[in-house]
Amino acid sequence: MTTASGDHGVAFGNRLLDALSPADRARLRPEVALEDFGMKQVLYRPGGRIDSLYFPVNAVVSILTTLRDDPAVEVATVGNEGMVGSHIVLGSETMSVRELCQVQVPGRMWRMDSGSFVRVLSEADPFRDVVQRYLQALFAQISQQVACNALHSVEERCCRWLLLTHDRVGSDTFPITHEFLSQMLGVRRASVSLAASTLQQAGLIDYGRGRLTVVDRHGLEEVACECYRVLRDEFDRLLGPADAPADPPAGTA
Amino acid sequence: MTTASGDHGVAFGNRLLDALSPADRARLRPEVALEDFGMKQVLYRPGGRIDSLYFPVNAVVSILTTLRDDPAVEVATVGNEGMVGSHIVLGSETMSVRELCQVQVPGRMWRMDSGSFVRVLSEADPFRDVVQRYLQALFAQISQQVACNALHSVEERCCRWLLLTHDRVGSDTFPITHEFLSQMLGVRRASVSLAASTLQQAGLIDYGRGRLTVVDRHGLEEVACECYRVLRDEFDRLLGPADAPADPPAGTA
DNA sequence: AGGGTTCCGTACGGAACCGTACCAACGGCG
DNA sequence: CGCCGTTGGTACGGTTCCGTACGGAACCCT
Repeated sequence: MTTASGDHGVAFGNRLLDALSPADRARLRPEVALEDFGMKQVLYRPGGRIDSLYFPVNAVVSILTTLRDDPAVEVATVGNEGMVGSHIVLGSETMSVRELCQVQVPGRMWRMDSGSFVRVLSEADPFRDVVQRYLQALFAQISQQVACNALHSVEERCCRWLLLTHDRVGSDTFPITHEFLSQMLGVRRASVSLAASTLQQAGLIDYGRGRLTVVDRHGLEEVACECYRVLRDEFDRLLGPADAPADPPAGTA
Repeated sequence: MTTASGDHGVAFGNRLLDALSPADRARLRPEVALEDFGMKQVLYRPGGRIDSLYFPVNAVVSILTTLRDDPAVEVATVGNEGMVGSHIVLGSETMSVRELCQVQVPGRMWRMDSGSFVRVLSEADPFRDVVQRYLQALFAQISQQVACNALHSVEERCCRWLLLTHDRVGSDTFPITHEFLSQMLGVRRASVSLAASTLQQAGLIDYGRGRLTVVDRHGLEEVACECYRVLRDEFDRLLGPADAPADPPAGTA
């Protein structure tokens, strides 16, 4: 479930970039550089400048909302299906005053200078199209998160989170602590420990000391709330199925 | 409540449109029509086409996420500070599969054909600028809602909702039932009744049979979570300060 | 006026989750 | 090898909120 090969060797391993034609990808290639990112690395601070954009390959990034008294809560996650730094698309050079972007699962991302990004965006319509479709998907993700946090249990939300992350890291095992996950979900660490323990006893996951392994993916989907599938379907609709980049869906004239 | 400053008779009473220069507003005028909208009127169905966009004057619109089993939950509200139908800006002609737009407080809105909107957007840079800034604000609103639903009490969220609505309707009294508000917040009707009862006994609001009056605005702000002020500040930052819509001391009841 | 509908107050048991706290196990490091 | 920070298991009382339910009061329509 890693890269979408079958493409002529120039695939980026990022669904957004790989949705472009080979020719467009070739044009984009000199503008980006593959880099490694460590856990909890902060990409943008609240209100900070957006100097670079990032297209994850196997890293996962959280968009967080910071609050006065509580730790920050996750608003959306970005992985190999999208990009980090979308505010640039809306013409802003800075983050919102309360928003933060942080690496949550370490890995590789393509880095692109924001100046280059703006230039390419204005020159290449296909690129603008796919970026705008991704913004719609991001919108949908955050919207779903609103309802999910209001209505669904901690255990359901844990499953949703694990599944979305699993889709994005390209590996069954990835580093994550209960403490960190509890902050993402806006709940107690103990609540996550309890849910995780239940999932482990059910044979769905395995974990210990900051490393988690997805054992029974299908089982996780059974326990997760509907939000996971809704989001996956919406991403597939807007960016094409995970494995086949090819044809952009209808919706642009 | 419309912009009273030296703008002659061409102000729209919508902060987004009124952020344009008088000349730009004059050019926009023939493209829009002022219409009345009733409570609970559906503007777009999930996955439905976006034929028109709406710029509220004193109406308030909810963007909702629909779920399988539960009633829809409010993702964001749109009033005289913005517009409804933002997906058009991202190049989509339809809503997301799970999203719905519904009038929540009846009133007037400027309607604009989506074809005209796209044309004007491509012609006039100032218009595109202000629309993109509004999209950032909408983004910030939904993000804040994620954290709010995860961390704050029903009473705090009620206050936040009432304050945001109060800012937008230009009147201290507006129609709203406990049942409706409970669905927006994703909680029981009884929970809203309890919170509302507390607020009434504290002398902050007054209500009955679907009509609510804000009595002590400052008191409401005290009880509300920080989310209200965060959102108001973000809107002011992106769209410019509001022209004192909701602060006239001792209005009519 | 009468009947139906909408809107709201309230109640009760139970579930979920919180705040806090303490402790054990593991692993990195000197 | 022993120390110590990190990670996770668990417990307990308290609170919030849920699901459900009943009834009364205000409004609407005929």
